[in-house]
Amino acid sequence: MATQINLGDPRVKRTRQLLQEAFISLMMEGRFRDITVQQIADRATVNRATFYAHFEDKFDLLDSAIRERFKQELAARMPNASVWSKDHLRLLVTIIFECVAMTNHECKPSDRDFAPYRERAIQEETEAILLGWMRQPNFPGSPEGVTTQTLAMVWSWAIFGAATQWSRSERRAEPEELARQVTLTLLRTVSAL
Amino acid sequence: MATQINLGDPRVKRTRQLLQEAFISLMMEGRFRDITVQQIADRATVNRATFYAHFEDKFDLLDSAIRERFKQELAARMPNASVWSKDHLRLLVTIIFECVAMTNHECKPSDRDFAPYRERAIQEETEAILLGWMRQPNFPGSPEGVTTQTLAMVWSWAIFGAATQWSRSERRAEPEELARQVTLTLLRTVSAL
DNA sequence: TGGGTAATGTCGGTTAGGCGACAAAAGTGA
DNA sequence: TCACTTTTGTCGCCTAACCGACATTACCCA
Repeated sequence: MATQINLGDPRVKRTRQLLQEAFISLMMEGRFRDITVQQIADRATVNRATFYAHFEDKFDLLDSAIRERFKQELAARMPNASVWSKDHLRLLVTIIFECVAMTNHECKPSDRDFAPYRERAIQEETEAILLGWMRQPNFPGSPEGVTTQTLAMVWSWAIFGAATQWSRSERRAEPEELARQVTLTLLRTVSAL
Repeated sequence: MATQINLGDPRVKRTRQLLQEAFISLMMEGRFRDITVQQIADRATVNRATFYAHFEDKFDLLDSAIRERFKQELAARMPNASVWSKDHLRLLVTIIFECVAMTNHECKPSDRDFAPYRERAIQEETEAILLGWMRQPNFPGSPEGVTTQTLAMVWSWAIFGAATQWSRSERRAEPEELARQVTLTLLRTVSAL
């Protein structure tokens, strides 16, 4: 990340996407800790130095790749994501469960202590989406003395945390069922319609 | 094709491949004559000017894309293509039939008179492969007074021409059957084992 | 037929990517 | 522990890709 880079430049978009795809592809085959920057660059048909022009290290790329994949999944399965509804909330929770589970695949043995919470990118994205929903007029009112920002933060962490914990458990239930329960729980924090 | 370009440069390889893939993808959807350079460049995430740095026009790209796809098909289905055998010849003929038929798909109404023989790229590749086979010791001898070069030329055109004509016919037989017959015919031009 | 529109090629100036080399850090094994 | 190897970041020079603009050519339909 030496010099500033113009994210609008088509070359930049393409390079970042190639790196993300290469990384995901490698994650399918092996463990995160075994993947080298050289491998990622090779598969992306990009020079290793170029990698460092876009990402701090492979952890940084992990963040970015997860966030991007989450966005894509969201765009594909929730076309009008900006509109609030209970069904949308449940679908959002389901998607998060699935995405977190996917990235935890073969990545469980806590890479270097801090890695486990790297998927926090998803939490940040979720918070932004929730904020958009909560600003809409038909959204139920927050509890007295609780700001929209706070509520979004609480919800996003609740969902993300549940997803993380669930993904680490051995025998896990279907994501849809757990998503339903989590959604019901969240809705109880706001005034009934 | 303004300045000469280094084919070894990874950026060049990638760009050319992106353009070829974009082109094939567009060919799946519509007719050749309706495809614009701008469309190809857009789908390849490449600038239109960059297109012209690599190819004369879309006909040039067509040549290159066909040649490349043919090579790939060959590499995938005939691992040791450099070794001569009757079975290899029959397989080669079959692949040519399929490739020519594929590129003629939705391209029949002879685009601008000369387009029909643009697939000649395949003929050129075929000739090179045949030459390699004919130089091997276990290849049957050419007829008296006929050079290897000539034989390779005759064979390659025979195969390619048959494939072209066959691909234009309405009700066509299975490629395997016709390939068998063409192969048998070709083999009669050389002295029996 | 003629005029508007779209596609085609081409040209300099700018920016990102490729490359080789380097030191530093991390991993490996005797 | 200490060499040896691999991987990691970083730097400067060069090349290819991007961009906007332009003249040219093809196309369409009034």
